[in-house]
Amino acid sequence: MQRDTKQRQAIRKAFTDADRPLGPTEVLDLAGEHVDGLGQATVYRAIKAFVDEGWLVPVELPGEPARYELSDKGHHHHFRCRTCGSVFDLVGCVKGLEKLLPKGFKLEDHEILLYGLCDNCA
Amino acid sequence: MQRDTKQRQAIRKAFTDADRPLGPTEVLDLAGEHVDGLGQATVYRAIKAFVDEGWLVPVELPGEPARYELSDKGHHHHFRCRTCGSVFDLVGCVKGLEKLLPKGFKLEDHEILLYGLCDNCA
DNA sequence: ATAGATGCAAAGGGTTTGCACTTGA
DNA sequence: TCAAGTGCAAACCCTTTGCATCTAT
Repeated sequence: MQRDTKQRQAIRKAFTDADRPLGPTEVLDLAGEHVDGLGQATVYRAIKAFVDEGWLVPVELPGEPARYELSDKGHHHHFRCRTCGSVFDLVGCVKGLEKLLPKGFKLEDHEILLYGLCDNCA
Repeated sequence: MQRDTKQRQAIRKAFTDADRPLGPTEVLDLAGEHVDGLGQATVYRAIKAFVDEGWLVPVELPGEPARYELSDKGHHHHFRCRTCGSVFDLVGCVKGLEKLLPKGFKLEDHEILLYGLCDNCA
């Protein structure tokens, strides 16, 4: 049974307000504005709980801490701007990934990451 | 000016002998068999030097430590077996990634990761 | 009342760095 | 010779955990 604490309310709000994946530190900053003395352990535990219950999904970019976003976005991939570092959601996917598989391999999932310049930075 | 120490010789050998991406710990184990008292700092510094000089490229899988492989393999992607955890090189690529881009975005690079079962584990 | 949640601080895992010592060019 | 490279340990960053306290139910 989950409890509805003011800490988790603030953490949930950070994610619903954001339109992009958030990392634990960003969540601590955002939610910390509304909850005095919010601890990082609380943020980590809340995120873990939200992922476990399926409300959040991890967005793991190579070489940096995991970020998280709402799971109701459906299948999509991400774009990371090399100038400003922001991560954007992409719509759509590509076909033909199976043709990359060696013989005997079974494909279960995939991840596509695009890098470049975003609208603003281009 | 780079020096040809026995430590770096052993570390280079670990990469040339391996036909897969290696992480720092694996390198420490492999090269450590030939160099007594090899320190992890040495491995990290050597890898960093090899990447800087372009001999190695990082292979960063979400959620785990970076691995490294020879840069002369050309453009390719990777497959990670969910059972045994091994990482395999894939040949080929896919087209049509540009169509995922929002308007105004500029595509510079991309990464594709496939997950599933390898030949042995399937 | 009481089990879940919190905050703090300590502990972990992986990576980097400071520093004195070693060694290749 | 003498700067690059090494080994050790301490420092760092991010994340997890132990534990006493707090609080929603």
